[in-house]
Amino acid sequence: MPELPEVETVRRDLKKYLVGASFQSIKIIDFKNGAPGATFLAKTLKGQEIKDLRRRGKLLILDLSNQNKHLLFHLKMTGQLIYQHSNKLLAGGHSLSEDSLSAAVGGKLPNKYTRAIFRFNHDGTLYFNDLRKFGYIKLVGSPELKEILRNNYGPEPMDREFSPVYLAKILKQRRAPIKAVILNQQLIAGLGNIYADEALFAAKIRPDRLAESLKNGEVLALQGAIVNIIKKAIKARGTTFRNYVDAQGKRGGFAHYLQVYQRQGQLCFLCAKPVMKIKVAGRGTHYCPHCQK
DNA sequence: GTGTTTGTTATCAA
DNA sequence: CTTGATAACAAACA
Repeated sequence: MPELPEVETVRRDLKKYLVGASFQSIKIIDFKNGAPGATFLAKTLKGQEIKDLRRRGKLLILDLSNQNKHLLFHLKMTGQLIYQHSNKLLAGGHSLSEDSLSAAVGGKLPNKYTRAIFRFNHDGTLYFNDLRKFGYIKLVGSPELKEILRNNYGPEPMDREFSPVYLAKILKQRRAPIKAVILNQQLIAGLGNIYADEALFAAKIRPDRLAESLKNGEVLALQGAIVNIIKKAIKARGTTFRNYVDAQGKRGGFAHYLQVYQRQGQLCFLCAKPVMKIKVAGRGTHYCPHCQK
């Protein structure tokens, strides 16, 4: 599941390959959600240079040389953006091992899940794969982008604005489960199911506690835990549980550090009691009943 | 066939 | 207006 650390990893990778590159051709293969007309997209993008790549929450933003235009990518659950240069997947200068390739759904590119192919003037190709077709590609003008960012995204965990005071403020008098609150992108941008569960474990807070019930010390612990987990996960290049791979088709390394996510029935690393799984906010939720109060 | 997987939005209720 | 709960979407897998 691409959450903030996964999208950030892809952004950093693609930035190395794509800044300064110009679109040469665009092929839209099979889209259900929000893909602009293939002809229109191809016509608008052709010849446009990529000036910069940004990220807000889980949204990837490509700034184009037409200062008014931005190309947005959302990977949702199973989206992948994989970059290939001269028929070789780039992996820090080396070609990919079999093991890395196996993580790219279907192996070779393009594959049956490839929904769009972007070719660039410098002989590079960007593949947008999406098994479940939740993801989208969207071309927007600057005013529309500003509106999208303003309306849908709270502070990033790494921002100064995401302080214990801010967290306390948004939790106050909220009767939703704490997990639902930290998953809400309008309140905190970037957390998804994996890092929400992991942050709550690190802060020793049960995911089904009502937000308003958190004590000051718990709010402080949770704020710190969220920042920590996100930083660590970016360093590890994200978590590959199912479909996520980076821009080179390689798996993320954070699965190794998971304490509760998908560990139901296994023993807690801290207290050696079994990790439980329940449903909170409509999502599979993993926690340790002994360590989390 | 059944249940489960999750990021986001739509819809409805209070 | 805000808040919260739930279903819906999509495709694959056990």
